[in-house]
Amino acid sequence: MSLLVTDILKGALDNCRKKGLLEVKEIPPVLLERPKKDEFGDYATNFAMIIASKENIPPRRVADIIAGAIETGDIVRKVEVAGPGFINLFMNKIYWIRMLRDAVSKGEMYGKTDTGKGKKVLIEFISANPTGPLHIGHARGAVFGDTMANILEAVGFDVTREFYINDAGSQVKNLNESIFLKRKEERGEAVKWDENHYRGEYIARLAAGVDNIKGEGAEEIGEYALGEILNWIKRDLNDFNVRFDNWFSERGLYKTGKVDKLLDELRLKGFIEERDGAVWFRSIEFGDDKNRVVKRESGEPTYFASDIAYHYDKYERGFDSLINIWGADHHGYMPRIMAVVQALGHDKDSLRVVLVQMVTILRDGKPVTMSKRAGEYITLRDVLDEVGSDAMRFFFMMRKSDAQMEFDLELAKKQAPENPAFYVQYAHARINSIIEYAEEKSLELSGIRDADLNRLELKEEFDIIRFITLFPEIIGDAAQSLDPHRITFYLQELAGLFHSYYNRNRIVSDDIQLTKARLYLCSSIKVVLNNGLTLLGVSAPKKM
RNA sequence: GCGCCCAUAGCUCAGUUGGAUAGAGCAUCUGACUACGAAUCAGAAGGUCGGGGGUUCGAAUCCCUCUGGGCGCGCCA
Repeated sequence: MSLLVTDILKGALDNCRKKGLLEVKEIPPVLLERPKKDEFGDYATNFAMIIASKENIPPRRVADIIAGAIETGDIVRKVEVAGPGFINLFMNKIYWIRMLRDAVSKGEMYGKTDTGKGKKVLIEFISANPTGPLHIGHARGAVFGDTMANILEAVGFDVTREFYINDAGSQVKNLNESIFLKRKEERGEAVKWDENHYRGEYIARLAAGVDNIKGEGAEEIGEYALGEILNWIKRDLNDFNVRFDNWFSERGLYKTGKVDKLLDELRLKGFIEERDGAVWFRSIEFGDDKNRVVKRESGEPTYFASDIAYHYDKYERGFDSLINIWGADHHGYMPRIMAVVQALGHDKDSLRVVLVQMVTILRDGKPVTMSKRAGEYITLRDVLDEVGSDAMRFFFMMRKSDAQMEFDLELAKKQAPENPAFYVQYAHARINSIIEYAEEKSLELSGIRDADLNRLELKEEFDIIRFITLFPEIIGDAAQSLDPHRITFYLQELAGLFHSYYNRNRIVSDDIQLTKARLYLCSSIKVVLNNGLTLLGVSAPKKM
């Protein structure tokens, strides 16, 4: 809707050009800001300053000329030039009331746009080895990926969520061995564990289950264990409200011969070389600091080899925009995968890799230690059972992906205002309760659609409306910069505005018309809280 | 040694991609319920944006450098 405002500015600029007041060879994109301070208006733009620097005219003068060409009336109340050359627009009440009606009438659709134009996007996340339960680091990636996918869908992309199952390679072999060893150990035989083996308690669980399967060959046990673990993973994710459209098997790439096919293709393009008995991909040609092995001396392909085929397959399926979400410890892998993208003939911007940083779990204010060697790590399931999906998801979305985070178990569990997840959900429940109260109290209130919104006149009411109108922009920003945490912060602020408004003002009163208008405003807040929480995969409870 | 990420209030963190006087929450003090959910709100206090240079009308934001922390640097995944 702020498009309307950009149109006004563009129109003014056009006028200046026609009248010969400004030359303006090229119109810069009009970036609208929402100033924090009231004195700077409802919308502000700095584009007069941008033009000025290109045309060599003092910025204030350019701003004055453009400002003079902006028509005031129903929509724009006042135009001011301020500071070094900002153009500040002050909007009329009628404009805000229209925006408010727009939000409420759109309901669940409010905030959604079609800027993505149905473009196909593949978002790959978690992609854990199916050699054990998901841990807390996976949980952060899971929330990030799922939320990001929700956001991209909201702005009109055709999103596919994919889990790449690393069910080939040596890790799986290690898993099988671990189960074998565990069984031996339980029979009282002496066994020798090495650092490649998995030692978590779930190995015992798997070992115990082996008795129930047919055959005890390595293959049968491997199949059984992978299937079992994958089921755990799926169940955890389901309870965590994380959805996938596709589970893509690494082994499938070998079965269909795609890995060899791709290596041949790259060989034809001259990106493959043989050295020291191994086969290498010349990633160095695309800025990697060394070439990478795709086939070992033993003839076995590496993980990287199948990953090449995997990414080729993504493009082949018609996705021209790929997003990979990785744990930050994989950052060293990035140059080689970017090299693959380019070697396959794609623009390097077509793949965006988001590195999600590490998580430290705090209990009683102290970090919980994990020992990979002893197989001790905190699983997604542990935390899910302890704090619940809503708080867990909300907490993970309170940090930007590239910052390490601390996850405070006690805080997440607290049913109190210092728990931000609770605070936002509470605002939603509270509004719901007020609306119910009003409906019970008076039948006349049943329809708030025809409320006379001119009855809204408090500054804080219009602050809320302005903030509501920000929502679509926030989603757009989050989508563009792959920063889902912006939604979380926005919701906290909106909840705060509401709580404050509620405490200062009576919503339901004897003044029926005013009550209706205020309920209308509250319902808009409810719409946005609901839509925002839904994007985060967090419930918007009517009661708590 | 090389590379990536981080450093903002006592603590945990935002900061709309270079804008105007740097913001929240928690913790700490002081206040507010015989009316719609006090699971809430109002107020106070809290800062050399890690240090130092540079780029320009303008820097927490971009560049260089130093310091401190995390993570990588395999014919593992």
